[in-house]
Amino acid sequence: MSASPKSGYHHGDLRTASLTAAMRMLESGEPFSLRAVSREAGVSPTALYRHFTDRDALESALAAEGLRDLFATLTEGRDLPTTAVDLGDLAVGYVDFALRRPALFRVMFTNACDEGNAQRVEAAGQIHALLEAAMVRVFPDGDAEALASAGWAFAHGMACLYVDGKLTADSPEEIADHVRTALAAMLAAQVH
Amino acid sequence: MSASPKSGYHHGDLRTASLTAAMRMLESGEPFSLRAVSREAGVSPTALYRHFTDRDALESALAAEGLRDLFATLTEGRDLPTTAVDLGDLAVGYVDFALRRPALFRVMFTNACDEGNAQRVEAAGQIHALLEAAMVRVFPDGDAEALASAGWAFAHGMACLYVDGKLTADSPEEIADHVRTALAAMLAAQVH
DNA sequence: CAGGGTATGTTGACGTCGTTCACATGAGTC
DNA sequence: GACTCATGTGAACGACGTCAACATACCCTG
Repeated sequence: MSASPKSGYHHGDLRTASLTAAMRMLESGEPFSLRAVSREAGVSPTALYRHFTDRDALESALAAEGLRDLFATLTEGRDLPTTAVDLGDLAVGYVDFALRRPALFRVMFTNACDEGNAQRVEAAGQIHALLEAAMVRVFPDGDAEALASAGWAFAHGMACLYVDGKLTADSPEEIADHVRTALAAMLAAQVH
Repeated sequence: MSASPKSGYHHGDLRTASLTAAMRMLESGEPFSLRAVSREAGVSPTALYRHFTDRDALESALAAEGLRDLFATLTEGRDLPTTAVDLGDLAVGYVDFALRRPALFRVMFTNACDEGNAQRVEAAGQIHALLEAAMVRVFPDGDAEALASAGWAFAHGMACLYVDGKLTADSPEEIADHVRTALAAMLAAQVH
């Protein structure tokens, strides 16, 4: 369990080394593969199977870490939203995260949710819970669950459409503006 | 240019045969690969390169077809929305499409938009335009572009979250209900 | 109707990938 | 000091995307 590669044979902490390497590759846009991760960890390809049953298991672990990161990004240095403007900031934070780490974002959301990874399911649940708590504060009279889902869908949809190039803009500021404007327009829409 | 495989050598219309085969595999949940498509078309793997420069090019063509299909699903047998309830139907239609053809939906949206495929870009643009026209009718006083983006983001986010298992429900009806409820809650939310 | 050019399809090969199986190593325990 | 079990290695398999060289047959021109 020591963390140093003394012998050259046993790595020391291959599991976290794999995750670190994989995360780095995901964030630097390099193509991601089990073998590439093993190469970067200085280890044979099959060594990873001692720590992850599958490629999917590795991805699941990365996804869980990413979801926790996203949650942290949305909460750190920020109080729970109390106004619609705060909600806009939250959505912008969400979209920003996706655009800053698109490959990770895809891993977090794009493959069918593996129920086997409890940490991952819980991390996703925390995000929904955060949204719900926010909505309760901003709209105390509304249906909290419905509002939380709607808010998540809005932010997530914006993130996906921008990450996948279905919506485009020239600068991050323009994107942030667009997100805020769109949310405000929807909240202000008057049904007649 | 004949469409029948007379000789056994030249296929006749391999391009559309490939697309048909690929679409079928995508919809029946089979793993999708160039080689599998060529097998199903009864042709050698490299034959496809006469009609698509790339695996990506094949996917782009499928995506374009899927986007046109989605557009058709959202317009056929349905007038342009005039009420918030109609908007709910539109969103439900969008999410339904994604859940009925998840693999196709992923191909349509999940890979970076290939600018090389003009048809694809245009098909995506049509969907945005449809949303915008709908929003103008339902909310004549609102910012049409912002509302269109917000609506698209909402529907797309819901679709992604359900397709990827981040939101779950027991039945399609429950999902439709949830989509409608969430949209209504957001539109009804009163900023104070 | 002959012949040649071109669109279309085939064969074989390369490098990469995920994964399995048999084996090697070495850290910690009696 | 020997045993054991977690951890790492190596060679191999089949599938994949793609390329280069070659084969076929449709179509147009003369």
